[in-house]
Amino acid sequence: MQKQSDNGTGRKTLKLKRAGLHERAAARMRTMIIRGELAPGSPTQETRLSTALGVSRTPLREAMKLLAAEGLVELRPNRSPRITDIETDQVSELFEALAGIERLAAELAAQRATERELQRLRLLQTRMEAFHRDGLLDDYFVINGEIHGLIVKAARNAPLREAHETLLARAERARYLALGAERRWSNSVEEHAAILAALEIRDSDAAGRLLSAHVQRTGTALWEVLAKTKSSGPAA
Amino acid sequence: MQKQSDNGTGRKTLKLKRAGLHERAAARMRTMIIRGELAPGSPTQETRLSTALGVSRTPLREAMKLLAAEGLVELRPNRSPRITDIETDQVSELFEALAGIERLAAELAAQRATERELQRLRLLQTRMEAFHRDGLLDDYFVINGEIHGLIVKAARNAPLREAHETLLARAERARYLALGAERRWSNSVEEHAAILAALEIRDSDAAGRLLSAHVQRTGTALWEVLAKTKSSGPAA
DNA sequence: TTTCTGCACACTGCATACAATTTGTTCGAT
DNA sequence: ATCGAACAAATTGTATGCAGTGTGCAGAAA
Repeated sequence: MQKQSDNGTGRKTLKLKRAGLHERAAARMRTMIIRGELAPGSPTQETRLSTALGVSRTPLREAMKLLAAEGLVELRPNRSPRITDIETDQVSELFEALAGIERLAAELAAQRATERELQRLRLLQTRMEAFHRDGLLDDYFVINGEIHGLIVKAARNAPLREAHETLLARAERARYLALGAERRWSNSVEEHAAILAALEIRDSDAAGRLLSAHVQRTGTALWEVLAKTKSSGPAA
Repeated sequence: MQKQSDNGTGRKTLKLKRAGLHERAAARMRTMIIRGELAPGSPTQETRLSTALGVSRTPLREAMKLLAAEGLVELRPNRSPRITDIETDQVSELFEALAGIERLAAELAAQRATERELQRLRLLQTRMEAFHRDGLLDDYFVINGEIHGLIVKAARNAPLREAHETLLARAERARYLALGAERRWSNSVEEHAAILAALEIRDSDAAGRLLSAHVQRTGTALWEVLAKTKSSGPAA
């Protein structure tokens, strides 16, 4: 998801081969946190992590600052940075905020999207529908993310885009927790189609409303799954 | 503005006396950048700044990461971090995004604000009107910021609040550039009154629309001032 | 005189060493 | 036996030193 787009901070880092050691460390940790490989609340010692990642403490600390800004870790004075744990109510807040941002993005995109971008959106929509028919979860997810990202990009608003990226990192994390729980594929695909239609006729209001509702629904769906898994079993 | 609220990253740092050296450095630089004491585009050398602030390079570098996440500086590989310069079009983008965020905040606040918060909003409104009558610019600004902050806080959404803080730091900077240029005091006060009224009757839509428009207008007003000062004189 | 190439300097990036603060433990007192 | 205080071990915060990389200047060739 961030391998070719950017590093989550809003700055483009297409080739992260020569991207500074701390950025690579941050990227590694980001994916590790999102994938749940680092347990929430685990006392991440600097020395341990630095040796594990093969870097020194200095770049690791800098990477921590990055991740802290994204809300993935929480640093306290003279204490090990804690991996931010996913509270179910925070998830609902997160998607609520995300919905607001994407609403504005859709409204702006409806006015500013180029024909080329609309064309690409149509292509992505077709592909997503294909993946949906074939039941390919991962590919569906990738396309879905691309669509949302493209809409935000089409809004032509850098600060909005950065805010979106930041929140998205956290949302992606929650989404990973509830992996395979997206039972509302069909609904989601239909909603995307409606959004695309609104964008094509340049209807700002409709596009914003539809996308906002779409994100909200995704959030509540995730929330339900998380609430269930939390009550039934802590999932090993 | 951040002396008792927070450090701009969304995390509360009420007493910054014992807040880690890099955070203090970041706070210092933040205010310096906002106040324009550090020229945009100036090549901020690490050694020079570190000696100037009386700290070592390590915490300074960490502070830079913080500021970079807030969009106040822009770091390139193996190059001095550049102070982000304020492009007029970026200002319009900034307030556009800010308007979107505050719109959602107002909508949520209309539903969730406690009586206590509404009461405080009324108090602040009265005070602001008083300052407006007496022509006290600085006090007006402080109250104005408090009102907007309180509305966002009343939305009860942490991620939204953080995003708001981040964008606000940059906006505050632009606002400082156009200092004393707020000729639309009267309008602004009236708009605030209308927003408060909408919140009191719990009208989400109206509150959101009004606040969004209010922020947008502030942005365009600033944009006009900046465009003028940029064309006439580069301001020393 | 102009341009291209090579060298030297300066600055950033990283690692390591040192200082300060916190935490766990043990000993003593009540 | 339990609570408290002081000490010790560990861990974070900070400083400095070293290496890699980019920049600017100077000199030589066209």
